[in-house]
Amino acid sequence: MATTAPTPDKRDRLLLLDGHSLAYRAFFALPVENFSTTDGQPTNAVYGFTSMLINVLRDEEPSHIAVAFDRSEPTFRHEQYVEYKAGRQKTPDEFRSQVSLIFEVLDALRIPRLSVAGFEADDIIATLSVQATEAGMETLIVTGDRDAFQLVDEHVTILYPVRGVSELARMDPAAVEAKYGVPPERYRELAALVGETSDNLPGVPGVGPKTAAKWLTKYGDLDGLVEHVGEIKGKAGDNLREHLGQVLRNQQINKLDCAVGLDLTPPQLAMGQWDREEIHTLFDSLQFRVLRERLYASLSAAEPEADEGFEVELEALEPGALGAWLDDNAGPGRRTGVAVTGTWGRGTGEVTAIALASTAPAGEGGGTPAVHLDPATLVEDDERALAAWLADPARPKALHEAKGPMLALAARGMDLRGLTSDTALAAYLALPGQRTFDLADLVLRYLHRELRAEADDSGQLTIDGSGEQEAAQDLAVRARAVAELADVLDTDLEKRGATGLLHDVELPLVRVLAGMERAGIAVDAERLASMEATLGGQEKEVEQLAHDAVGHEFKLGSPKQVQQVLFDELGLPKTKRTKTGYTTDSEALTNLLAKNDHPVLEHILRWREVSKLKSIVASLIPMADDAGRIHTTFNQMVAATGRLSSTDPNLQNIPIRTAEGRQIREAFVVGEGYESLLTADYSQIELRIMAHLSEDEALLEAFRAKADFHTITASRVFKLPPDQIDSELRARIKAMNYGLAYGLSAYGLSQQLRIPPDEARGLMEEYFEQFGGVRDYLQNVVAKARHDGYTETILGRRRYLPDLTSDNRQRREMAERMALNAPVQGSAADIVKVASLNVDRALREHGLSSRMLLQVHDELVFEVAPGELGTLQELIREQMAGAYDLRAPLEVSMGTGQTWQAAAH
DNA sequence: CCTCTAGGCGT
DNA sequence: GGACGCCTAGAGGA
Repeated sequence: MATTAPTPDKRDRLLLLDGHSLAYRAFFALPVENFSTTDGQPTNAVYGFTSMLINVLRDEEPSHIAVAFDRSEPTFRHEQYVEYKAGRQKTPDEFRSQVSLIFEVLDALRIPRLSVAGFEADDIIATLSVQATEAGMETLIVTGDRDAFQLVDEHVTILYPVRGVSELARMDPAAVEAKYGVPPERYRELAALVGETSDNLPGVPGVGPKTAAKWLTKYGDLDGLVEHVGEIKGKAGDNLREHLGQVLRNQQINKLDCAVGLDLTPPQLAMGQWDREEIHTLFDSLQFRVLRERLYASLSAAEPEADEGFEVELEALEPGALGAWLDDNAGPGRRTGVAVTGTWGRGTGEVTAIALASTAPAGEGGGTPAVHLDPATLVEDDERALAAWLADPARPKALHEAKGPMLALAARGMDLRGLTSDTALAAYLALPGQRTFDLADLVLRYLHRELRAEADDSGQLTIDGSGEQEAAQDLAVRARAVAELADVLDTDLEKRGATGLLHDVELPLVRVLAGMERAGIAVDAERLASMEATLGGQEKEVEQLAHDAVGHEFKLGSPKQVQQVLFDELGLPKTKRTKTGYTTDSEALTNLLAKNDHPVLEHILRWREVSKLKSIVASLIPMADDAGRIHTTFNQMVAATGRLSSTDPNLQNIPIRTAEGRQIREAFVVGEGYESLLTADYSQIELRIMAHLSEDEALLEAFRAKADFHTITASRVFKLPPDQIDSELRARIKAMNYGLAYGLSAYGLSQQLRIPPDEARGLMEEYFEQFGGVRDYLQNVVAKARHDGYTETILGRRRYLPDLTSDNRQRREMAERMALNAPVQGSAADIVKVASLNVDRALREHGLSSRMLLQVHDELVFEVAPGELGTLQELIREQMAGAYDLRAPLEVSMGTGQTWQAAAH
């Protein structure tokens, strides 16, 4: 459907939507509580509308499209009848704020939206449908307004939403007649008799669709009925005679105007090419993940944005010929794209196939040579050649998400070196807010091409009909696409000033992370098992106590049932609202407990603690491999600030705050062949970064003092000697210190410290009196981000924050807090990454067998090889403290022990 | 079956 | 009404 034929042919299909009526339907069909962004913008109407739109685009495949909207000005109908639509409820604010979002969606999809002063959307639709019929087009109208049924004929069909937004009834002439007992051209007359409450058009009392249809059928049409109005018997007949004027007026008013003056004619409404980038950004901001996927799934094939694929010439190599092929085709002068299939995770993996392809040589437009290999079937010479090539740092390579393949290759003893791009990582640095970096998506976005093979001139794909050949071709295409994408992303990153970050930090880190994942950390399985049993027993006991306290069973894990028990049955005071009710979180329950010591509160709180711990322990048990080690997966591209995350299992949130929680850390132990575990963490790294970035002399001085930082800052704020700072005063300033980097408000501080907001405000003022540089910095960082569109870390990692200029206060303030936090959290992430790289390098240079196992944001965990403790400590301290030269120098504290807990310090 | 929500763990 | 993550159980829609 890429081109618009100059004269529309019979298959041209125009889709017309009534924007307001559909959005309004969606607004009432979908609960606003379940459809709003995390910053509070309601999206139920946009969501429902967009969802209907996507479905109908998918199912009906229109060639032409437009969406009509009502205007707020009065229409010609108001002139005819001043009471028209009177008594309607004012549209809710929550609805109105969504109309402009619907406009944004339509604009991004390049769908024309039409509105004309003095006319309703239905009139525009009527006009276009008549014109479309004249132009020989078929018309589909999606509207929730029944008045449009008068337009139905053999060329015009209405899709009318029934039951919410997921189902559309197809109203063709037969369907209208079946439903209302009159053909579509009589529908208006029927509606005039019956009336339309929502338009404030009363009909004949006591006359519903059945009676109206009976009359119209009997007398042919409304004129016929009027002619014979004297013959109608009974109460209904009396009413009809009495309200006849009204009926005729209704019939005038509900007539749609088919001659509205419009700038565009149906043939000009051809479906346009939409911009993936724009859809990405918009759907991200609306948090429409699923809809975006659905849109792509249903439309990408029809989407003419990219009709070019990739040409590759897959070469069939004789056994033993790989080495020569690699010498000829795979570097060192040119970067090779590598695509791998297989499975990986939990620190290992298996390769099932590898494809190699580079970009086309300059001046040659054709396909590039590519190979497809199954490592399991390679002859010995080829396997050796492949291993040597993969391990050769002088042969530059690009992969998309290299860590998995790296693990899988390592499992067959193959080392992967010479990575000069990972296209997913590069895209992450360019677009750090994105959660997924699908290769096909990036190829479309950056190369404007489809991730598929291009048929050669003869029109034949080199496919022998077997799926195997096709899979090989696909993989080769991926390799080729990765090579090309890497080049484009290199240029993009250069513009963004992120080249160094990619090459010096993120790319080398892939290997280090893979190493940590491969190593894993040993656990004491028996200990975990006995903890699970104990905690399971306690969980049951506490559950019983809770049930006894209220006199019946209920699911303690169900917030809904807990709410019912606390607020409905026990009548406890209501807490803060959530989307679906009242919160039962531990803070709220603790507050309730202080006012009303109903025993069930205590049991619920206790049950939550115990069941949380039990579920953590239970989830760890099956994670251990045969050697008793747990291998997490580090994700390098999910956190918008640059941090790593850990999954499967997450080893970055193992409990530490409570004594019971810390027992779980006792189950993480030193592995066989090693002497102990060592943890090394940065002291107050975020505050030091804050001091560095703000260059606040007083804050820097507090760090130089080497005494307790919070006490020193408190002593300044309260103008008391340090020895007079009690724990209460220290706690206040500690909260203040840490809150700074999160965009803490006076209100937030007052909540946290449980002091009145005025007092919190006073505290902040006193603080900034002493540390004015911090205040200036914080104001500056937001202003600069607003101007530039992004924030930056010490290594130039950007975070883009378009919402800083949003008109929506909530979104803007959220973006401001992100702007405050991102440079601090992100710079800390930069430093820990550099430290991990430097420690790793130093370990190898010193020939140590000790190894790094985990990274927990500001902490590194090591396994110490026998006899290496002293050297290791020295090396770690030097590399970590020296990772970056801050104005408030980095400090490292370390501890060792047989367990993770014992290694705490 | 999948997706969302509430709640809770970490830095 | 304080940033960034991940995971689980329950609940509910397709």
